[in-house]
Amino acid sequence: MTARSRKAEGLKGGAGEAGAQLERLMEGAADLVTPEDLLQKLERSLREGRPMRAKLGMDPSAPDVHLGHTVVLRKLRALQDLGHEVDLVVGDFTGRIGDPSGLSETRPQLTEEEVRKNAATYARQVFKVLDAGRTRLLYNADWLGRLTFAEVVDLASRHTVARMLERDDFRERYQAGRPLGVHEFLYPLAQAYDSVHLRTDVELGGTDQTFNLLCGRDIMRTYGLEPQVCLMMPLLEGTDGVRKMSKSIGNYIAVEDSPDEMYGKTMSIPDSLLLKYLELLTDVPRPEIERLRRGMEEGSLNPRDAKMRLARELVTTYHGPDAARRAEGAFVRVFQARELPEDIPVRDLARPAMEAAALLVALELAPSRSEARRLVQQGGVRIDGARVEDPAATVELGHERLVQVGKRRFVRVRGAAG
RNA sequence: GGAGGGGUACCCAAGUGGCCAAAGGGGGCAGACUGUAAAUCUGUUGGCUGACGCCUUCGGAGGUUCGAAUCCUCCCCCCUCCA
Repeated sequence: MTARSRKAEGLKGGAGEAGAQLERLMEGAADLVTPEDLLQKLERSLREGRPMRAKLGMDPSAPDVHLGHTVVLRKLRALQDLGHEVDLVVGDFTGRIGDPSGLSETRPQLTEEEVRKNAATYARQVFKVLDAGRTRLLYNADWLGRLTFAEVVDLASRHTVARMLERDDFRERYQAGRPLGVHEFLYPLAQAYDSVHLRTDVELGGTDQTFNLLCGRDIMRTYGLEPQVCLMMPLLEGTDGVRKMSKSIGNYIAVEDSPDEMYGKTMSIPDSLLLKYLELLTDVPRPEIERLRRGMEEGSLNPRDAKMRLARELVTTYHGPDAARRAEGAFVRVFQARELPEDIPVRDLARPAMEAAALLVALELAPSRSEARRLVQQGGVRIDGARVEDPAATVELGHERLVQVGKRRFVRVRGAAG
């Protein structure tokens, strides 16, 4: 336990309602700068009956909200449940600069129309978690776009290059000799200016945003404002169990994934991630998570069953209990009992017969004939349950055939008669 | 402006005239096993071909050579040091 969090333990204890709120907000958080400041803001909020303003920035370029995002969103929801309000800032302006965090690449510049469209898509997904009645949806181009060059220079003068290079990502790239654009320095400053403009009380983000959030704190001070509190949430590893969940890597579970997909992807996370997912993504109470942990340690609980519980919770949250039950049934049927799923897509082909390899390509079960041939040679292809041995075998399509690739891709195909 | 280093397949990275469709790792896919699409192990991973083989690919465009990812010329991009 760090000195800071030890001190926070003390703060939580004796401060009544504000202390209780502080405790609730720190649950699961990776870091909080600083607990003292937050407690003070909470006390004042309660005293004056005025909600705090919490801020979250959103990148407008990738409109799929995934479970990694919901770690922070759920914390914002907790703030709302405690009576506070949320400013959701669509980074339509900062998005054009390009966030250098992590695996950065130059982001495509979006048109006004695309930004609004993406934001609407975002809103639809985000409000599965957030309380729309306590949320403002804002676009930072509305104020950043109006700054004059002189004002931008003034903003930039409030921070030094040395301090910019304190940021791990910048320093590492600089030292490793990888490109580092001057404009990238403006990203944290722009995000900080959002906080100045909105008089933000608390800014949330993943731990990868630590530098940006703290930068906001510093910059607010230089404008003579009360500095924001920074609440960092842990990053959630994706389904590969190693890298942070991200759309571009493809290791993500989206809140709009179908129930079957969401359930299946959840079952594919490594066992080692199970408890973290339960903690950060569900409302399963702490003591129960603790019980599950002990059960698995003692061997009395199969991790698979705990994971099924997690999958059920997640699907229930985003699709409801009926969908969760159906998804679980489908999963058990296909992967545990090795039976067929209920809904198998049907494709019609205007051919009476086809070579196996060509058939797989026609059904989009393989991207090329070479790949199709490999699949067959590796024993990954079944037709009507029987393994196909020869890629060149002829498949009669006079009656409906069931084509299976691997364990989980099924297509029923109907050809032309005769 | 000067000097030097670098751009290789989905990603990282080796390769400096033929044995290179290109080592190794990651990721993906498939198989075995299982407790799940976990873990582990095995195979596979440019396209066309039954196969021999052929075609396209190593920042871009030309050139040398029987033969080029490898050599030469020009161009584009990145980095370092100096100014």
